[in-house]
Amino acid sequence: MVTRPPPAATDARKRMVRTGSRSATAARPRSAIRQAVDLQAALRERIASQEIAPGSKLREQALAAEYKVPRAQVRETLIALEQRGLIERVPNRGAVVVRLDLTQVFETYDLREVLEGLCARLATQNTTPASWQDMVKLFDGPMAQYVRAHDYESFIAGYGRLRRRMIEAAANPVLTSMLDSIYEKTQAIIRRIIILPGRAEHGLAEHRAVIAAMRRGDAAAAERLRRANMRSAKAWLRRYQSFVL
Amino acid sequence: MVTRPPPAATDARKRMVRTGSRSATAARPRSAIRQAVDLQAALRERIASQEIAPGSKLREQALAAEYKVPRAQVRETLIALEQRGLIERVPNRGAVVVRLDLTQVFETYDLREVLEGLCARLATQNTTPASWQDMVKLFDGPMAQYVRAHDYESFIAGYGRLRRRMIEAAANPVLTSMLDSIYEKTQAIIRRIIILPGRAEHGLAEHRAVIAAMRRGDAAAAERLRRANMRSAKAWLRRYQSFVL
DNA sequence: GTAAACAGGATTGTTGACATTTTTGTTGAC
DNA sequence: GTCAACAAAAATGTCAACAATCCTGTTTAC
Repeated sequence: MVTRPPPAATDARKRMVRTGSRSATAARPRSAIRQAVDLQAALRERIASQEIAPGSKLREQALAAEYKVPRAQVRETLIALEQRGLIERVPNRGAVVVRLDLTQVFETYDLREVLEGLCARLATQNTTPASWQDMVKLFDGPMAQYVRAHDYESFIAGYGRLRRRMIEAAANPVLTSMLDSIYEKTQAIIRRIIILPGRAEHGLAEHRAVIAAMRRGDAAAAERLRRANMRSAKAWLRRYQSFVL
Repeated sequence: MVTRPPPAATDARKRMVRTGSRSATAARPRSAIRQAVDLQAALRERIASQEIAPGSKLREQALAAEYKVPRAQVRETLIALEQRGLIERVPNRGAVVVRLDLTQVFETYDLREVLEGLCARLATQNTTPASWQDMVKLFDGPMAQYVRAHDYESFIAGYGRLRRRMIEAAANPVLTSMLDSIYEKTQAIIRRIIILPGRAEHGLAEHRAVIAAMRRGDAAAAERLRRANMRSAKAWLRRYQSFVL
């Protein structure tokens, strides 16, 4: 039924694993699995951006036709997305993009608080303080401009850069996966929070404090400040909840 | 391709969702999906307990024959387990139970620290202080006995009771899912840490401190103490790493 | 006029056969 | 005796047809 494990040293020459980011060089396998990975990434992107709205039904045949993949692959992708918590599948009724109610959004923010905090701490520990200098400049200059000009699109883009840099620096694959999964579900709400009265200004100040902590290599402070940032975002959401949801 | 979402009020009469815990009454659908859920639970259990050792290959046909389910269902289960991080699937080579190296174990402990800490905080906030009285008694009496008697099996069982109670009280589904996923991967290592010299005694004292904080309704202290507990477990692991792995 | 009953259509679930890839065991040359 | 090449077996990946279920619009009874 199951085979005993091999001598345990074999992992060294590990093959490209499915979930791993495929290297640009390994373009060989035309295998449909590659397409399945792409399909999953595409759907995650479209769901996160709300191009596919919460509550929408995902039809297997339609997706198969659109992406020109067999229905079985669509099925596998939907199973994966269900495990990620992005969709719900009900027997014989198909898959639906999850719709978060207010309670679930707050629950998610509790998780984001501790996970983003850990991410800030690890990022600080794994890098040199000097490597954050470009972020100091970005948030002192352009980002402050964006806030003053109410250019929220650019502000969000800059925030995304900081966030991705921190995740990359944290270098913890499981953490990365969890943060991505959460982010995909709440990206739409995050965008709506940023435009709340005074939120962008306040958020900018908090981000600068986090960056300053990383810039001086203070991992504990970076974690604490990042957590405070998440809590304050949650407070803004609570105050304006009737406008956001 | 995707349908627009319905008027959004329809969620009230939500059907039994696949991943949700099935109620005992709803025994109607003999549907194979029920079996698939059971199969996933069974495999998770067997992998966590290391009845199926890390590095083992999981063969679709063999599992299908053993559990008397079609191969397609085994396939779906394996996809779900891959998403959970319990197995790795390599194209054309099948599924293998993940083998954690030392680095990954430490990474996992960083995650456990913040997630179990959050769990302790939420559990404290969601319950009355008095509801933890039975845990106070359990850890003052029997658990102390188990440590003195080196009855590690009972000690682990008691720890599991506390842990499950806290997760249940936290009442955050996504947190629950993340903690379960981590626990399944590291259960074997947790068991090996507890028997390290002095670990059970030290752990017992830390658990009692966490429980005392919950018993007096101090959520912040509960989180801080639970995090300290995880860090100390990690320190023990670091000190004795050559014996554990 | 309302509501239950009933088809028709559409969608998901299931099954088995087939193609492709990897693995294993054997043979042969050096 | 070791290693390389080759062939057979086994496992995974792929696909299309069939079955079961659910939704929708219409009809019919009261």
